[in-house]
Amino acid sequence: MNDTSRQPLTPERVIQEAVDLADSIGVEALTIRKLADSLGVGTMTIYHHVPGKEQIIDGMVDAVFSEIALPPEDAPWKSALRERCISARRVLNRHWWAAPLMESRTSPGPATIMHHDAVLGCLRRGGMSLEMTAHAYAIVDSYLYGFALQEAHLPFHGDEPDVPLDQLAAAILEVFPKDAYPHFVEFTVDHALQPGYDFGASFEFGLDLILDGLERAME
Amino acid sequence: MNDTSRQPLTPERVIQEAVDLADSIGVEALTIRKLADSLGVGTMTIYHHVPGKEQIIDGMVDAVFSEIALPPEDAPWKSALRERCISARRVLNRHWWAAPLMESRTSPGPATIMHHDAVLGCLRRGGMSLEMTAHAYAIVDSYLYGFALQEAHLPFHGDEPDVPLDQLAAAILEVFPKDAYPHFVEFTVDHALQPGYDFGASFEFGLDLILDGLERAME
DNA sequence: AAACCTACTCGTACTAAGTACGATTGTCAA
DNA sequence: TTGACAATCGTACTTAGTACGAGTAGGTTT
Repeated sequence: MNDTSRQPLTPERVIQEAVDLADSIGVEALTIRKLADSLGVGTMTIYHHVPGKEQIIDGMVDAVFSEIALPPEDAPWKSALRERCISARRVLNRHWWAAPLMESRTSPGPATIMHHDAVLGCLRRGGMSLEMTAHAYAIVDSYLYGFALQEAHLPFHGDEPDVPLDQLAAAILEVFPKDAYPHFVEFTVDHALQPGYDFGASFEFGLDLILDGLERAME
Repeated sequence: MNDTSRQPLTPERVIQEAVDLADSIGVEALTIRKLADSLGVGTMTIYHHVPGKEQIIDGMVDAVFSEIALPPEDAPWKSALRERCISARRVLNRHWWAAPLMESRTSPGPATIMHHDAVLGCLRRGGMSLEMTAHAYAIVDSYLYGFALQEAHLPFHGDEPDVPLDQLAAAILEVFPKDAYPHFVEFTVDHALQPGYDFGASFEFGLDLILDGLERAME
């Protein structure tokens, strides 16, 4: 299963393999047995390196945080924050299972705290009051996680749709009659299922809208 | 457990009880056995009215959607959408377990589609192009679900903190040294743990910021 | 009235998953 | 050589979803 099976297991290798496995099958489907198989060890071996599944999840979330670029300290707050948000979206797309977990863990790891510290520092250095910082952070991260949450459940992930678009459109018209849900059908058939539609295109549009709004609110 | 035990079970009563139960213990902890107990019936009786747990969850999500006020058709898009968002937040606070599920179900129920149709109609009637509608809906709902997601995991839910604030502050200072995470500690101790701090206050601030930004983008 | 049907109920049991427990093994220091 | 300890894993217990089939009560047909 894993070519590094010979060197001894470590908590880090367990977490890393768990992240990789979740990337392909999701956290829901992640079981200790599958994880042990992937690592080429017996099921219970896992428990010698981590206390339990909850702690594995904690570690996975912290690993995801560690992949997100921190806002560069030497840039103005707006462009620095923008950069970290774009990085965060990329990371959350790669680890599509992570978005609902990022804010829900009660025992944050070091990378998580480091990340929050860096973002807060970025805003404070930018001249925001504590109150404004609270607003900005809450708003930006709500947007970020909410967007990632929606992207994680899009019907198609890569470039190619799983099902031909016109076929999907026909199926929708069948289940949801046009006269009962006119706007839903219009939007879906005439826009969202047209070739070239890209949900993700809204991300930077919305991000800039929010950052501009925050800047304006500071004056 | 339930005073309506005598009348026959229906899919609706199963779903409703599931929602109520999730409100108190969360979806994670919701099991078919507990649900059956709450309804005062044997475990397997549930399966005569719904096909399985997944369909119960589908029904629960649709029930939550049905509680959200639709944007009033006679109001301008901005205030109509604002009203719908504020209603949605209230509903998602009540059903704090729902936020991660709202966008993730693959078989939406009638209330869900109806809801989407109404919101899309609101934006279209407000004069937005299909493309702008897509942006607006993606951005507003990202914000909404992201905010609800964060609120769902706040350390204290009601008016009273579970633990005295100064005690919490002391604990944080102990675990996260001020010199390692200066901004995090400053923010937490000097602002978030001060009496009167209200995370939810950011919601309408951010909502208006986004709605204003969308309005500006339409010109 | 007797026979039957059918909707509803639920006891039993199978499977999958987290994990406690204890046995086994390999390595290294005294 | 001999403990001692760390790492491994087989076995088994618990909890959860749910398949299966056996009641049971009320109404319907002959």
